[in-house]
Amino acid sequence: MRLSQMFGKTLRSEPAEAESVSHRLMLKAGMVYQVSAGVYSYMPLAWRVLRNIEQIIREEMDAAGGQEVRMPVLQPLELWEASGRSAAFGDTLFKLKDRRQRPLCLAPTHEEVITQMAKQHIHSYKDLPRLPYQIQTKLRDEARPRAGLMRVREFDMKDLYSMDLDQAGLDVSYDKMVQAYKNIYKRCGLPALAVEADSGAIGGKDSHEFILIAESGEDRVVRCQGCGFAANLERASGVKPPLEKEDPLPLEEVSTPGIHTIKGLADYLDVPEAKTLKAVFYSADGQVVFVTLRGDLEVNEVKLKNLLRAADLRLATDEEVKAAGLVAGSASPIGITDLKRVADDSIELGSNFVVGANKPDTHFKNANYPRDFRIDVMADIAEVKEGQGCPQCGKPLSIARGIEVGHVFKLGTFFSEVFGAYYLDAQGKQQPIVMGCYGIGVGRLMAAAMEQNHDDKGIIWPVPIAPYQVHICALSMDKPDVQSAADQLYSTLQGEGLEVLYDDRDESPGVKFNDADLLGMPVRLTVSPRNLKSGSVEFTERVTMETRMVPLDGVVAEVKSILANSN
RNA sequence: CGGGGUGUGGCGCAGCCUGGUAGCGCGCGUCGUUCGGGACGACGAGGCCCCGGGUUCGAAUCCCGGCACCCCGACCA
Repeated sequence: MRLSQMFGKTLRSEPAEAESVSHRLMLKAGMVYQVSAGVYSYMPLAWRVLRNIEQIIREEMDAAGGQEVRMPVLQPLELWEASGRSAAFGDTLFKLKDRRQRPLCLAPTHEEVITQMAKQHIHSYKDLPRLPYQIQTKLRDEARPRAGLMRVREFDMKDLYSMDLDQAGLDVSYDKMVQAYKNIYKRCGLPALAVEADSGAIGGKDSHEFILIAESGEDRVVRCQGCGFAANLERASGVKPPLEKEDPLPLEEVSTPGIHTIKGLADYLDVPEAKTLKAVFYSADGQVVFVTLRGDLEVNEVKLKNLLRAADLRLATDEEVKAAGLVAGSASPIGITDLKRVADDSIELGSNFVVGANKPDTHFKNANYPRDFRIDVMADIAEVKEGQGCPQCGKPLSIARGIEVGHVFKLGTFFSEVFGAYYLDAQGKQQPIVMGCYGIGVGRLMAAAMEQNHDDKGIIWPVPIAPYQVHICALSMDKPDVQSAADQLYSTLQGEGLEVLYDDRDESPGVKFNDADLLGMPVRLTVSPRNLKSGSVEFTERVTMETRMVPLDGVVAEVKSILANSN
């Protein structure tokens, strides 16, 4: 591609719009055009990268036994009502009506349809396993699109759906996919980490996310340096620091005027925060729930939501709290009987706690469970804190932000049972197909690759996904010898099957170098009067920015060897 | 959905408070000089000032109402 002919150009000034690195680089490089919040057009450079990533994914899926299919974006809403996911997705599902007023939706993913396809085409144990997959556009009306391509409303995604005889078969498919994903990330230059993930309301037993550790990430990951344990904060557990067990003392009422926070309470009574119990009120599907846990810990809402099997969980409003007869700031489980009471197991890791007295400006000292109060459900519902012990080896845990670049689930038989996708086993008995699903966002992968591979000058494309492998910088294009040498080099490299971006513009060297740095092709070849005097071109690797002179007749071999080694 | 912010040539911004013919830098076009890290000069093109209403002799500017986009949070298979 001659740069002088390319649709799209780079910007000199920093786009004000963009915050995250990948978003800024994409805009500055002229790779994307934003049509609306979370909706983008891809210019040629971005599209080439996306196609490269797609191809890598396709190759790995095929190698793992996948078979590519295509499914509709436009789907009848009733399909989603049948699975219950119209409600589960809520406003995230784009809904519309056709001319006959029939309700339709734009598919955010495709389990419903693929399961129906399975019902139609899989009848016997001999028809299993099957691993159909799709790479296509999905639509989600995200509450808040953000960070360029990181979270968008229209995006290309690969989803593979595994269909197996039984749990053991699912385990095999799952492991295959995990391996395929690792291959994909490696080829895209992404050191992604497999972490245990929350499987959501419908998910089955196992679920893993692949996370790229990055400051700009939306997710938080808990990691153990000792044994390698890693999990999404949403589902991670840590060893909560125990307190010394004391003999229970008698409950004692104390006046705490104007004290409404755990910190204030701990300071006022001169006890550690861990020696208090806090109360938090939630509304779970409209019901107020009383939640208590040790004062030094916070509620993990995902764990709580899963525990309560709630579709909708949020903090209760002041009105709801008041209506339930609770005294915010001085609440405790003592004497609460008409609400569902949930406690974190940390309330057993200690004794003689300070708790609210359920009347204003008053607390109790020396509260002990179960002597002084009852609860309905006790479980681990606390958020892991940095430094807590690893649940597997006890070493301290650390927390980092990360970008979710893939998610795999063992779905089980939820969808096959909803849609009646059964097969007959060897005994002639009807069995539900056991399913899994495995998603990876193509655009997010590109953005993640940029977050991971850049410097202050621009993008550093990993070789396998780079839009072009070679960037020819021709300085002084008006000099006939430069032009003919560069033209020649361009066609020679192309003749060798290499993808080449040729900066043939009449621009100053500074402009060309800066654009080359920004656009980030792995290999740069600088053709200039100076270099040509010695019959050479200057060879620069974008990753290291190391340069060396290479004779014209040795360029092809040099380029090929560098690209081969970087793969 | 809560909180904050911004809408003025392609990009980055000033002007608004205190109403009076819309400005700067970059980019873009032509010509000339330049040519190894975002060159220089001359001339030039390009703007429904987000939209609608109101106030006023007169609105980018003041008032009211919308909309869009960005950021934080909520949300997120």
